[in-house]
Amino acid sequence: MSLRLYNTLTRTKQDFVPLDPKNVRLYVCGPTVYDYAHIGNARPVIVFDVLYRLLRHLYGPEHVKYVRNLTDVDDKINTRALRDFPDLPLNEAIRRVTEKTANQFQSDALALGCLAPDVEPRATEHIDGMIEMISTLINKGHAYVAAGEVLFAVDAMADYGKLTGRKLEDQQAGARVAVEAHKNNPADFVLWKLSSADEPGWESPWGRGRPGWHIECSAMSVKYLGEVFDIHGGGLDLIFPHHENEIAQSRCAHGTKVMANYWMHNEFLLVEGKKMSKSVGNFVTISELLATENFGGRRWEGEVARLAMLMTNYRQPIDWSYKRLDEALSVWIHWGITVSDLLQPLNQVNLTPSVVGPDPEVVDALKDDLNTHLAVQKVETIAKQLRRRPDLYQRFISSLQLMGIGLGTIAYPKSASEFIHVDEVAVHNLMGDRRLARQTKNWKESDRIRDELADMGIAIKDHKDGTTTWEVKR
RNA sequence: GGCCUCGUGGCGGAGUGGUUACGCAGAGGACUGCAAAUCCUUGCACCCCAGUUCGAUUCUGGGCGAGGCCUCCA
Repeated sequence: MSLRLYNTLTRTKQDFVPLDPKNVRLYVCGPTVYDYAHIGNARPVIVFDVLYRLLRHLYGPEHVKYVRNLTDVDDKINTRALRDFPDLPLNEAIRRVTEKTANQFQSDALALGCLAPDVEPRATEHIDGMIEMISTLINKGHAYVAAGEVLFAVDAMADYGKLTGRKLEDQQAGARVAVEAHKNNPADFVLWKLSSADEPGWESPWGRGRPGWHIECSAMSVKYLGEVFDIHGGGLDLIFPHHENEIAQSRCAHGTKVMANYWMHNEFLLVEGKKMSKSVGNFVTISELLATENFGGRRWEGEVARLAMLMTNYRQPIDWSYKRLDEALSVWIHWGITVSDLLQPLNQVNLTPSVVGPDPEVVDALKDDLNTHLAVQKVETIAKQLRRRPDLYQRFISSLQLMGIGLGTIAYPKSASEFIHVDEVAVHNLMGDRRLARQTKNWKESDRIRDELADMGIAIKDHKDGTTTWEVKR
């Protein structure tokens, strides 16, 4: 079975054929670093991390290149810098904002089990490439200078709007596009704009200014992936105008028929049926979710948040709720308990794997346009067999790894007990007392001790052979 | 107004032109001193209306409903 991906360009699932199997190239639009990322922003990060892992599995880790940019020049950043650091010079204030936010984003991504991309380029380090590209566009007649801006001329491109499937004349009908006198066509977009003294700027043939949003990704993708590459990903809302304009810039600058062969877009996270967004204010940040008890009254492990995300196909909206997280948590705990039982020295089971590598059915599910939900269920099937087939342990763990799902501390009761400061001596004494009570069939006392242990956060199991084990209650 | 996506049982969520996954929750049972864990069994669905068809949840058309984009946005 070959890898199949839904391509926004054709609106169909297609077999994935890389340009070069020895160099499979993926570009994903990263965050604009002006504020903490919310859990909705995490969806593409997780989804494309799964794709990255899958491609590495299929083509070999050394044959896949994943680029995810950081947009660190943007008017929102300037605004934030002026608000948060009014006393600092602008450049310094901006640096503080972007550095802090970028670091937070990277640690959030890590906590959610994502591998670092091969390259994480910053826009501010690629201004030269953007200027060069804009010059090319002007020289080729695809861009013009007007009122201190360099604008892309959509009329000079025959098939502008191909990705969106919309015609220029259609969207002008009832659109809220401000008609600006200096634009040849209202849909023309900014490649470069002049900066005032209190705005960040770089010297260019058109004066001191800063790049438009879209040119950043065109310049960075060509530098690291070439004029044409395999997959370009991002959120659904980037299709228009961002990706449409990226395509326009890159194709016109390089004279190519396509920019990327496959365009993939993830759906949104919803809150009460509506898109989670900063402007509406119905969002929860990743760090809030993982480090505070503000959502659902508890801290959520990154692994659980990731699992909750992967329970739904990336092209379906997800209603982000406490209930969903709770469901992911119970599945995750179930796996963890199964594994920790398996690893207990008491069990003495033979863990010698008869099979290594991920389960073929899990791989197949992922190869079908990242059917992560089905993949999770296949893993669940293995988890069920695990008690009878401990030799599947390696396959189970590999399958989870392919999706980037770790079992955290849950599979290792010892570290968990350290975490909640279990008084192991007291537990042992109580277990001994209870054993005596049970031997004399003093059930009342036995149950009382069980309750006492439960109050300490300890759950116990009586086994058929007369032994009793305990673990930290989750 | 234009464009796009979606509508499956209490919830989550696959899939299919005919025999209707699966998980969670629910019910019943086995095991257990009682529990827990585990195992077994089980109820519950394909938005509406036409059409194509021997037969549609699955295809076509229409309707209704939901969401997104057209402006910064994952």
